[in-house]
Amino acid sequence: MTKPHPSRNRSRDPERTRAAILSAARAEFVEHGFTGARTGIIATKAEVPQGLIYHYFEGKQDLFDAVMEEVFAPYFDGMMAMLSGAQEVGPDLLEQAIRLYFHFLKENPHVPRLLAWWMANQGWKDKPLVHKRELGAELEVLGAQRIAEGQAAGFIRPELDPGFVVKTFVDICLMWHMSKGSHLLECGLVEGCEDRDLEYLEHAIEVFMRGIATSPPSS
Amino acid sequence: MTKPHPSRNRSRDPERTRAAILSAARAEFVEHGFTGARTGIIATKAEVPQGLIYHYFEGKQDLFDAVMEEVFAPYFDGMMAMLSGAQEVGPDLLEQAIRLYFHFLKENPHVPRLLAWWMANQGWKDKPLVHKRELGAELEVLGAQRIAEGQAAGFIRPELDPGFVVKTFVDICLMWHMSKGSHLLECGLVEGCEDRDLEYLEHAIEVFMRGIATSPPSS
Amino acid sequence: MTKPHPSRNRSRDPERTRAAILSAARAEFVEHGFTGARTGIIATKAEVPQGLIYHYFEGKQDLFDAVMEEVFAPYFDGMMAMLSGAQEVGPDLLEQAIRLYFHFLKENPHVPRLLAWWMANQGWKDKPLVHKRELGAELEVLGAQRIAEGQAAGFIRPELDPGFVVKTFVDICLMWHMSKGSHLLECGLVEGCEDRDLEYLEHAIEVFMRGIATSPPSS
Amino acid sequence: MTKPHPSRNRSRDPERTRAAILSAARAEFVEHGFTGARTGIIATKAEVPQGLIYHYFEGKQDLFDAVMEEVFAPYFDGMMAMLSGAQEVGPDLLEQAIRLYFHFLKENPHVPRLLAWWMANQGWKDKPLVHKRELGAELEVLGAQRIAEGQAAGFIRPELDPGFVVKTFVDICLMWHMSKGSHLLECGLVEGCEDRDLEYLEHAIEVFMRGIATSPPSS
DNA sequence: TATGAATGAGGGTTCATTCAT
DNA sequence: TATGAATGAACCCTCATTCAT
Repeated sequence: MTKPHPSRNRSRDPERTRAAILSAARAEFVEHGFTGARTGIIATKAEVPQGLIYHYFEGKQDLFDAVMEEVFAPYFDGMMAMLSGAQEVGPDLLEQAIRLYFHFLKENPHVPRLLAWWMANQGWKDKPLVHKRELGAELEVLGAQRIAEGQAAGFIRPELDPGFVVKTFVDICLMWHMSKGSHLLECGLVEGCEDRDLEYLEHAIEVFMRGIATSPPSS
Repeated sequence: MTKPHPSRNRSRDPERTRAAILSAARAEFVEHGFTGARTGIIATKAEVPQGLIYHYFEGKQDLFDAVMEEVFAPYFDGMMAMLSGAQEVGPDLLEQAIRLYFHFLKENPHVPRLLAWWMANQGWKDKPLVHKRELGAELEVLGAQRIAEGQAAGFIRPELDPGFVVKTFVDICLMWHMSKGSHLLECGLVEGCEDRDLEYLEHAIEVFMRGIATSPPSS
Repeated sequence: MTKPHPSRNRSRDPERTRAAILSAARAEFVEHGFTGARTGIIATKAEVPQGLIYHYFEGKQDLFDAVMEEVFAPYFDGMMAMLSGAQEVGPDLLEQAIRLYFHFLKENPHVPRLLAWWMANQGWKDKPLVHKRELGAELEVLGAQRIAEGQAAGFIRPELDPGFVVKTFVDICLMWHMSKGSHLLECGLVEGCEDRDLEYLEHAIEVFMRGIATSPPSS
Repeated sequence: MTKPHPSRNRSRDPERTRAAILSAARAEFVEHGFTGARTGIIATKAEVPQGLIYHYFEGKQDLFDAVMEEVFAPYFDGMMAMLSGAQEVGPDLLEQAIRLYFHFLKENPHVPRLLAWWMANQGWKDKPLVHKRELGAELEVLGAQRIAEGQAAGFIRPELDPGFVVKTFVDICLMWHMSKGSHLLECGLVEGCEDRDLEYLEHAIEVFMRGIATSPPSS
């Protein structure tokens, strides 16, 4: 009566399988957030049976955490490298940082998307964005430090709160990418040409750098 | 069939009931977003039987739309009034607009919360934020107009794209309130004192106004 | 706080109201059967508030019974009148009865429709079709009697069971109208011309009368 | 989330499970029709959790379709085989067909029951009775053809519409079994002895064959 | 490791019916 | 009588998760 094993495993490559699940999960979480994501759909997208997810991850939450980890590790690492790697602190460093950040978001669209979900869902309140490391805080400290150095060097007006400066520039870049596609304010969607991104970047740098500089650039 | 039941508190005040449901729904949507919100919990919070929700609203989606309408109507109305009401265009108008907007968000915390969910959920893509009116677009046009007037009057550097200027200032205010409570960047949470809000507002105005001004204020 | 009676009754004509409900109910039961019918829709169709139904009827079941009564009373009455009214029993009486029955069904399409629902739903098993009277049985007895008279008079073959004869002719007529519109066997739907009904009637009479006659009509 | 539960009898026999669901569904649909059937009761009868139904079927409708398919496939197949299989066309072929059909309905009581529901529910109007095949139409064509052959051979009166002849004989058999148990006309229920079925069959054949024959049998 | 059947707690929604006004 | 808000038990279906194979 008992049927002999009718099916065999296809890929038999744990590494690949895990990656497939993770990738499918990322897409699903990006699109629907944690609550809206369906493990069944993730399995389908990853072309694995539903149950297999639970061999690689402890559950939906764990899978989500893994996705966040995978997505934000390079984000934080890159930021750290960038901020800590520059030798000479000048106006250029900050400008470069902004550009780098902006382009990173542009090229990794899941980052702003997942951040948007993260921010919306205040349920996580006390959970750090990335599980293992407390890079968020570190990053900010480092960024603020660099700003402070800029202030000491006379490029940046000393009365500004370094933390605020960092937040302002991060927020402007982030918001541009997070609000893409939502009809919140239509700005930038009008023409539909991709260069709007870069145009906005230039605008933001213009305004922002001038806003924090000690003296207006002769430009 | 389905012999009904002994009743308890037939309150008999439709106006009140509807408001209770709407209010409970707002809280639930704010906390969990559309997908995560549970009609059962809304009913419990509103102290009505679950079925009654469907007497007042066509379904979860309709309820959500009603909440959005209710929340954003004053938002758009206030913005419009403010922007269109000012006679003389000077640097003060813009500054006042920023302050007004910032305080509105501060005093109506569901607005940034719901906006955060809205932005995260790109599924709505082609749905205007508020059902009946297309105020979002109107607002931006009006704001941009005012900026252009400022440029014509010589207060604002003419090479800036008015739409971008509006977006920058909106985003800075919005992001501050949206990111409250999420451990994204810890900025502003450190002390926990409420004045951080106002401090940041002053900072933002400082930087932003200087960034867009034609000549640096003598400060 | 308590609102003064904001609405007045419109029609204030109990007779009319009852009739409206009954009529709407009939349409709804015809279309969806007892289980599928919705009291809410009946109320809407009748343009009365939901609750009003319960002033006129005890509930859905009672309403259904009332509809059945109203629909089948003329059915049974007419049959009785026809069968009992004829004086002379000849082949014509039976043929006329068939014609009458067939046309009655044709002109009162809810009858076959409700009968179809009734037959499908064996849950009623022990409930007579019409509440108050036991006309079904009476009718058959009377019909069978007339057949027996016909047998005695030599028009109808004596070896036939009179009850069967009645049933056969009733069933043929009934089935024609009950199966209208269902793609069971497409017969009769082909041309779509209404005369198919009458053509079939002639066919049925032809076959049936010949089938029960003692000697084939010279035709 | 939703930590699952201790399990009991994981039976692990998909074939069997599917069959159990289908069988329970058939019983439920027979008894209450599509609208009146409850998936919960089906699950209970089949001794499976309610959710499992949706592993095998897409929904109630799909389940219903599967039941119809399963029930009517043999019906149509048998009819086709019978009608197409006979070599010599004589009066016997038709008589045999009637007997076969009648006995099929007698031994497969769900067929008339489901047909009754189907006929009652005109909502399906444009849906063929059985999903995949259009056998209904084919069947009638074939049946009509056979009748026409009988007319050509001189057994059946040529002025009769073959389609009508088929319908008449199908309807008589069907109606007998469909009306069983409903107190429409009490005929045949009086004695309660099972032979009434066969008695009626003989009656029907007698009347019907005589009614369509070219010349009355010498009997 | 892989597979997909099995599990049962809700999820949103409907509905007949009651009742205050 | 008339009105429509109120009630709560189902109903169909979904879903994260477990487990036999």
